[in-house]
Amino acid sequence: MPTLLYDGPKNHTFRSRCSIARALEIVGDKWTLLVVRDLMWHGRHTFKALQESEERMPSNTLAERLQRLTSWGLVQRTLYQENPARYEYHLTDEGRSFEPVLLGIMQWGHENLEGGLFDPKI
Amino acid sequence: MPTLLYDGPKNHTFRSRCSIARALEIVGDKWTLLVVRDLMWHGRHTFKALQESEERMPSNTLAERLQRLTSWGLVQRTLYQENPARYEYHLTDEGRSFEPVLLGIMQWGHENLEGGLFDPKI
DNA sequence: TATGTTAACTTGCTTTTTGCAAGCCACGCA
DNA sequence: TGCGTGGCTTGCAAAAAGCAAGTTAACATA
Repeated sequence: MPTLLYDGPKNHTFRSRCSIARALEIVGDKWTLLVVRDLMWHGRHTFKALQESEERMPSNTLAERLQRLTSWGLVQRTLYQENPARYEYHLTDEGRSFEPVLLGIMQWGHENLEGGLFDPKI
Repeated sequence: MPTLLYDGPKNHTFRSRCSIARALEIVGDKWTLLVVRDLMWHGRHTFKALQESEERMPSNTLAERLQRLTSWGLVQRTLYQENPARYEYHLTDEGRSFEPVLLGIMQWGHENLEGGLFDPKI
């Protein structure tokens, strides 16, 4: 009886044909793109490292987001150590192809929101 | 006693210094960028026209999003007719500067989500 | 052998946000 | 006088977010 039963692309029906509307069904929330940011630029590849990001995402939300991103093929989860099992999360090519969008959002935020930082490394 | 009391940038405290995290506090949800899309490319400038978009945004959500976007200066609301009062919504320069991000998301969705359309006009 | 620690989640519960349907109001029109 | 229209608002149920605490398996230490 898993409680986290996000099923991803199988039997998902998009609400519209618009590519933007579709993309937002996957990444349209306050947290998902921060996970992508941390995987892309900040070297945070474990559950714990992601949890410790500045924004302090709740652990159940993080678990759900990682599962969603994985189910859509943007992230891959690999066992990097057995006994005890330890996992790493990495962007797939599909996930990495989100980089220009992230850069665009960062630039917009930097230009329009007071004091926002502009630096992928921060 | 207004129920919709979104207060916008005044006394808003961002959860982090990251420009991406900040931007997502404003546009990080499933609907806001669709409003921006409709204002940017689809010639939908009234409440009703926005309501009738393919994705069928609930009217209270639309009202809240328009108020949020307006309070942050991304959208301007103007009375284009008195008796009865009729309003138009238009992007400001700040709102229009979101175009590259929208194009990026559209392209990503088009390339990665089955059958998504790639055309600002659609 | 018992005790503690760590990573990676999971659970329970409260609060907030969404979503849906219906309602409201001012006016213009027939 | 009733009907239609635009621009919302309201009420309520359902879903998602957020918080704190708990769980599990495997070392590490004493």
